Amino acid sequence: MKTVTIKDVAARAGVSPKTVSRVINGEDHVRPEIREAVQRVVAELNYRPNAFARSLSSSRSYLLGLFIDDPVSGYAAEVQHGALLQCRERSYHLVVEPVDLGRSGWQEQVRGSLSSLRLDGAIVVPPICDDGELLSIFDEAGVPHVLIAPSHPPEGSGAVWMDDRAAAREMAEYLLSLGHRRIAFIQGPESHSASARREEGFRAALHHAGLEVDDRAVLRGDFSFRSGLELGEVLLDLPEAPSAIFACNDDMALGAMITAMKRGIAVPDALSICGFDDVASSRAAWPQITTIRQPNAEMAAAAVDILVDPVFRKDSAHPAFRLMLAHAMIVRGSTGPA
Amino acid sequence: MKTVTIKDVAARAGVSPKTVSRVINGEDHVRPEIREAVQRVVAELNYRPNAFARSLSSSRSYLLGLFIDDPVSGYAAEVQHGALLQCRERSYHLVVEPVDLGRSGWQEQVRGSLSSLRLDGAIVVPPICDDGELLSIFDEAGVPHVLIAPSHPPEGSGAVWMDDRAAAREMAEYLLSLGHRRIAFIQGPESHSASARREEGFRAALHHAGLEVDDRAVLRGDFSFRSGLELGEVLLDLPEAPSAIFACNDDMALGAMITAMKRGIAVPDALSICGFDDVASSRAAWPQITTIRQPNAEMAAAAVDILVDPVFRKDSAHPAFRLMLAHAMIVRGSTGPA
DNA sequence: AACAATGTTGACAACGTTGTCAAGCTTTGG
DNA sequence: CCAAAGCTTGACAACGTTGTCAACATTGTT
Repeated sequence: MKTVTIKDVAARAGVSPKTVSRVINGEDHVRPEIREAVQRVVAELNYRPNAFARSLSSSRSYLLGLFIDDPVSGYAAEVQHGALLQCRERSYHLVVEPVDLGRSGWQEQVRGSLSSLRLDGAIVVPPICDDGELLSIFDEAGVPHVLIAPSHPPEGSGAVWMDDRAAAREMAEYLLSLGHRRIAFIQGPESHSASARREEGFRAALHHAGLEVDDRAVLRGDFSFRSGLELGEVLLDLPEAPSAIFACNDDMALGAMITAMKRGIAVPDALSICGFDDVASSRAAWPQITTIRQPNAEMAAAAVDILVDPVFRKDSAHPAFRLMLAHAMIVRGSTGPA
Repeated sequence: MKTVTIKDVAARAGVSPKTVSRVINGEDHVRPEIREAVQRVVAELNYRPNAFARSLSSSRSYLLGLFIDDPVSGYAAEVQHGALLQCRERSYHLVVEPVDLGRSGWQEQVRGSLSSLRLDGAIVVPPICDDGELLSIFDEAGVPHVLIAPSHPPEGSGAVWMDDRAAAREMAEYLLSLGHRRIAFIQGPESHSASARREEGFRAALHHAGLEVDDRAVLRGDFSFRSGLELGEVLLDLPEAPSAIFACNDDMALGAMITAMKRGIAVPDALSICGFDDVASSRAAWPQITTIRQPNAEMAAAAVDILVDPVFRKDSAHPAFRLMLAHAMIVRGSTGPA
């Protein structure tokens, strides 16, 4: 089965290959009737442009890279899915590149993919989007890149994020509106800049309501289920036990909830629990966890849109390429009146 | 920063581009001293072959496709990771292609990626690896493909799988060795061929031990956490409640365990629970779930190896390209003596 | 009606690599 | 020592597309 090339289409349509090229790429300067004729032939022959020839000639690869430190996480899966669908929409393809900053030689790996695949752009997720060395490799290679939820997007990088502070504040205000006054908080790891912003939002809400934050009820976790279990114990042993626990992510919220259940403390009747992230297991648990949904897939899709935008390639510092997306609070069974 | 091409290397090393090409591709017929000289220049100039030019010329893409129905699942993540690392090892790249059999037009999607990207091979995961129409598209396009855990691998497809039957039997025998005699079983959905094999293994073990399987204690779930919750209720309401529950996957095992906990039934003291898959949350739960680890990443890596093997491209029906990998039983806290 | 501006088209040469093939070397065997 | 066989090397032409540019056709302006 010989493959159909642009020449076959051109011959059959009675035009030059260049004209066919113009039609395929939606360029101007083609008479409507010719355009239609060509499109008809394309459909008839079931022609598909060879991506490699196209890339070689145009020096655009139609390939975007997704740089990710832990490709097995649920977070990675969501981001990847969002990016994938949007790439498909834009006739791009996505190549996933794991980057292990802990392993020597990762720099060469990254440079290799950039120069051999000639990526048209890169999407970089936390926490590696905050690594200066990685970003400078992109700069050197002249590869446009968009960071997802970075702590401080440098000049020249696009960025997409959500307002962690506002989201956390919203959640805290919701707990307050339910009548909770003793609210414990489980922090995320210090390296994770978003979790600091979440704590800010939490504190702002309490402060605005005229409440003091009891620092014995603010504990640092590491995002793991296990740390939620353990810190839950500590919180429930407090002299004045909290009536609500706000954890910086769902895994820790889940852990705290299991601890409560082990002790026979009913959720949400005797204790409200809420998390952050809306991971799959927060829906699988019982009761389901009240949480904040991060628009992970949407952020990835937005990143793709920015990268394929021709304007971005000229002027990557333009403020239009700093985009904040809306989160959503999802009230489920794990929270109730105090 | 002009990009370095093969000509630059050739000029600097005082040889022809073709010779450089030979060195890069590890071909024969190059004198050792010249080979070394070229390699030195490659390193000096930091030269990387342009993947597109290479593909265009050689009509090999150095690209493998991973065809997957639900790219957001934890399963997908594991498979993808395994494939990714192995691709990197073999200097291939991986393109992930979601296939939604429920959506019309998916055929065109698939044909599109095949003919436009000229994939060198495809890895197909369950359940879509059992779809005849999909496989025939690969055949038409002449794209070699390897199926992961198919129900019946057709001629001409490579296949990698594990022995679900033996694994389930092993698990059942372990429960028997703990003294359990009333063992309930939660089946997976009928469409999932592996879960039927698991049930076979379960029944074989009981039969071999001279025990009857009580069919009231064999219930069909749908792999969801929710169905584990519900079927757990049913099983624990049985006149003679089981002392162990063997679920066809971890999510359902988790559900059953939560049900038991809600009723104040201690796991594993009063009830043993085990699952299948070793998903992340089976480790996160408390107690952790005894389960069977599927070598998902390893199967994917093996699939990559098969696809890049030049022999496979000639004779895809060769029995060497049917590969069974070993599973592992992982005993954790959710099982104990009857 | 003449001329300029604008729109449409195709010839041709890239893009960077590898396949083919033939030429010039070596080695081997008698 | 010579012929045959094998090894090493490079010239050249693909691979399938798009960028450039010049030619030609049409439209608009005066």
